[in-house]
Amino acid sequence: MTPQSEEQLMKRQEARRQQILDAALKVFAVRGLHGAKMSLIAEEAKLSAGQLYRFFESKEELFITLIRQVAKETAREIGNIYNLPGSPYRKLRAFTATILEEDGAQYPFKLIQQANTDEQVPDEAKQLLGQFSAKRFVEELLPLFEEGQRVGDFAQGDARELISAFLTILSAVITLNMPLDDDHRLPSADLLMRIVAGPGA
Amino acid sequence: MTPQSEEQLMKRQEARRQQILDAALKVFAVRGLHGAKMSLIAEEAKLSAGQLYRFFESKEELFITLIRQVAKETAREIGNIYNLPGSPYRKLRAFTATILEEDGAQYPFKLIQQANTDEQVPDEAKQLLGQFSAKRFVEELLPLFEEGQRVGDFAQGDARELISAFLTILSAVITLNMPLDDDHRLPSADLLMRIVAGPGA
Amino acid sequence: MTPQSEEQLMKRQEARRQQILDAALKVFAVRGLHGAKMSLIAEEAKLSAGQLYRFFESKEELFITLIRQVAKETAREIGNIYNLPGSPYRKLRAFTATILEEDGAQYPFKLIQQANTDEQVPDEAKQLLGQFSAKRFVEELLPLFEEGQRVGDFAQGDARELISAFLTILSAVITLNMPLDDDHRLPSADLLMRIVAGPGA
Amino acid sequence: MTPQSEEQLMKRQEARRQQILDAALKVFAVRGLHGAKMSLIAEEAKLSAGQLYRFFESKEELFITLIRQVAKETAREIGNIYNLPGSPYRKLRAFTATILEEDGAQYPFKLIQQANTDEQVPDEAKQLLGQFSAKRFVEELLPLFEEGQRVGDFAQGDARELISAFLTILSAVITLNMPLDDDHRLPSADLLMRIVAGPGA
DNA sequence: TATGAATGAGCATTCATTCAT
DNA sequence: CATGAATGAATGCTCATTCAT
Repeated sequence: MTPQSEEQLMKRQEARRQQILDAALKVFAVRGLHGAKMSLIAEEAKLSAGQLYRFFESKEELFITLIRQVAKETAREIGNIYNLPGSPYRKLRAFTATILEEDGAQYPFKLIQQANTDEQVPDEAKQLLGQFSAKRFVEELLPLFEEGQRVGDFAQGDARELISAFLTILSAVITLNMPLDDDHRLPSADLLMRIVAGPGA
Repeated sequence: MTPQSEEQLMKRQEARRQQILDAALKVFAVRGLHGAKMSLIAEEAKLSAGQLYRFFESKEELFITLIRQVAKETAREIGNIYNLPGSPYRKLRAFTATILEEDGAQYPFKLIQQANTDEQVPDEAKQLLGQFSAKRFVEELLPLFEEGQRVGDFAQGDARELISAFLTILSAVITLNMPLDDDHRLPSADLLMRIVAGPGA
Repeated sequence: MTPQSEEQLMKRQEARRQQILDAALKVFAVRGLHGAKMSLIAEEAKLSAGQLYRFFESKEELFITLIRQVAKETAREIGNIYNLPGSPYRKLRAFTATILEEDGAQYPFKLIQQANTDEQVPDEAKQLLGQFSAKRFVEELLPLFEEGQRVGDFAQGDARELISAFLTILSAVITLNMPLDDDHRLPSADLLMRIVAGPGA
Repeated sequence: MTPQSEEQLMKRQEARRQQILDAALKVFAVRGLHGAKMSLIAEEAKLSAGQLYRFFESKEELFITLIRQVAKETAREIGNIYNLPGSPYRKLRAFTATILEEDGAQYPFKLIQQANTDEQVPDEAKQLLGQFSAKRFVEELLPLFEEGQRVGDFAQGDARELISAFLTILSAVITLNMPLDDDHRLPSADLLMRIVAGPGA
C-alpha cells in the first residue's frame, strides 16, 4: 500500500520528471537532437534508460516538452528585466551580464539554437520555437526599448529590429563558446551594449 | 597506364576529392555531424556512396580534412581583407557585409561552429580548431585593428580582445540564422560595426 | 503466525492463485502468448505485477500451469456430457450449443489453439497439449459416439476419427471468430451437427 | 555502371521482394505479429535484417502488404473454383480437397486468422481483412451455391450463411492443425462437405 | 507481505562501411 | 574503377523480472 505519502509521491514524481528535463536540457543543448542518446540523458539524470519512458513517451516527446518549458521560462526570465533597478540601459546591461556570467544560462540558448539549426527537429518543436523565441521575446522587450529610446539610452531606429538583433547576438554569443586563448573570454556585457547604445548611454 | 594520362588522372582525382569536400561542407554545415549522412554527401557530390571511401578512409577523416581545409581557407580569406580599399573601418565593414550577404560564405562559419559546439566531434578536429580558428584569425587581423585604433576607426582597448569578440559575434550571427519575423532579418553589417567602432568612425 | 489462520491463509493463497489463473486465461486467450503482458494479467487479476511472481516463477510457468489446468477442466467438462438429457445426438447438440453460446466457454478453446498454433510456446506446454487435449477428449467421447452410431444418431465409420474431426471443427470455429458481415454469425450448433449426423438424426 | 540489365535488375528486385513476402507469410502465420521477429523473417528469406528495410519501410508495412497480397490471391484462387470440372458439389469438393492437401495452403489462412484474432494488428490491416476475407469470398461463391441449391447439391437456406459457415470451418480446420494421434488426421474433404450437402449430393 | 519503480535484455530500425558485380 | 546492395553495430524503446520501500 505504502499510502503514507500520496502527496509526497506526486512531489517525488514531479522532481524526477524535472530531473530528467534538466539532464535532457544539458545533453540536447550540447550534443543536438541526434547526438543526444537516451542513454546519455539517463546517465546524466542518474537513472536507467528504461525509466525515461515512464515520464516521456518518446525521445521526441521529451524534446518537445523541453523546448516548451525552456521557451516559457526564458520568456518569464526576460520579463523579469523590468524588476531590475535603474534606467533601461542599466536594466538591459544587468540582464545581459547575468546571462553571460550564469553558468547554466547557456543551455537554454544552446538548445533553442540547436533546435533552430537542425533540420530534423519535429514540426511541433519548430512551431513552438516560431511562436515563442523570437517574436515573443521581442514584444516582451519592446516597452523597455521604447522607453530607452525616449530617454536616449538606446539608439534610434526600428525598436523591434534593434531588439531582435541584440537578442540574436546575445543568444549566439552565449551559444558559440568559441575556444579562444586562455586569456580571451567571451565578449563582455559592455561590449554587447554598444550594439544598442544611444547617445545618452 | 597510358603515361600521358598519368597527370590528367591526378588532376581528375584531385578535382573529385575537392568535389566531395565541397559537398561535405554544405551537408555538415547544414545538418551537423550526426545529421550528415554519408549518402547525402555522396548525393550532393553526385557520386556513389562507395566512391567517398576511395578518397577518405571514414566519415571522421572526411570531417577532419574538411575542418583543416576550411580553417586554412578562412584564414587566407581573412588575410585578403588587406586588399580591400579604404580605411581599416571600411575594410572591415566591406568584409563583414560580404560575409553576411554572400550565400555560400556562411558554410565555413557554420561548419566551424558546429565543430565547436558538438561534443561528438573527434578530438583531432577540436585541436585543429583550437590552433587555427580563433588564435590565428585574431593574429591575422591584429595589424588592421592596431592601425584602426591609431586612426580612431576602432575603439581603444586590448585589440586582440576586440577582434575575438567581433569574430565571435560575426560567426555566431552567421550561424544562428534564427527565424525571426518575416520583417526581421539578421543584424546588418552596420550594426555589427558598432561593436568595434571608435570615435572617428 | 496465529495458528487458526494457518488454514485460512492456505485458502486465501489458493484463491489468489486461481484468481491469477482466471485472469491469465482471458488475457492469453485473447492476446496470445506474446501479446499477453504480465502487467495486463496483473491488472485483470486486480493485483500488482510483483504479486504474480509470488505464485508463479515466470510467465512461462504461469502459461504452462494454465494449459495444464485448462486441459484437465475441459476433459472434465466434456465428461459431463453424459449427464445431459436425451439421446447421444441430443447430448452432443446441447453440449455444442452451450459452448457456442456461453461467453466464457470460448477462452479455454482459444487458449489451447493459441498454444497449438504458436511456435514460441514452451515445449512442456506442447507436450501437455499433445497428451491431454486431442487423445484424451476423444477417448472421453468414445462411448457416446459408439452408442450414437448404434442407434443411428451418428454416421458410421471410425468413431475416433469422427470425434476428432468434430472437436477440431468445434474448437476451430470457437477460436476463429472471423468477423463476418453484420448479418452473418458463427455457424450454428445445428450446422455443426451435420458433420456427425447419421440417418436417424 | 553495370547497366547491362536495367530490366533484369527490376526483375531481381521484384523476385527479392516476393522472396521476403514468402518468408514473412510463413513466419507471421506461424508466430503471429509479435512473435515474428524481423531477424527470423530475414533468416527465412536468406537475407540480413537490414535488407528488409530496402523493400519495406517497417514491419508494419511488410505485414500490411502481406495481408493485402494474401487477400487478393486467396480471392483469385477462390474464383478459380468455376474452372474446375463437374457439378457445383464436385467443384467445391475438389477445391476443398486441394486446400486440405496442399502443403503451403495453410499459411495464408493461418495469417488471416492470426490477423483477425490478434488485437494489436494495425488498423489498416484490419480494414483490409474486413473488406476482403469474409464478405468478398462469400460473394465470390454465391453463384456456385445458388446453382448448387437449385440442382439439389447443396442444402437449402440462406446461401450466404451457408457459405460463410463453410468457409469459416474450412479456414479454421486448416489453421488449427491440432496435434492428434499419429493415426488421426485433419477432417477429410468429404467430412466437411456434409456441412453443405443437400439431398442430391 | 504488497507495491510499483527500477533494471536490463531483447527486438525494430538506421546508417557507416565493405565488396561482389 | 564505379556502383549500390549487403552487412552489422549502435540506438530507441518495451516489458519480464527484481527489489527497495
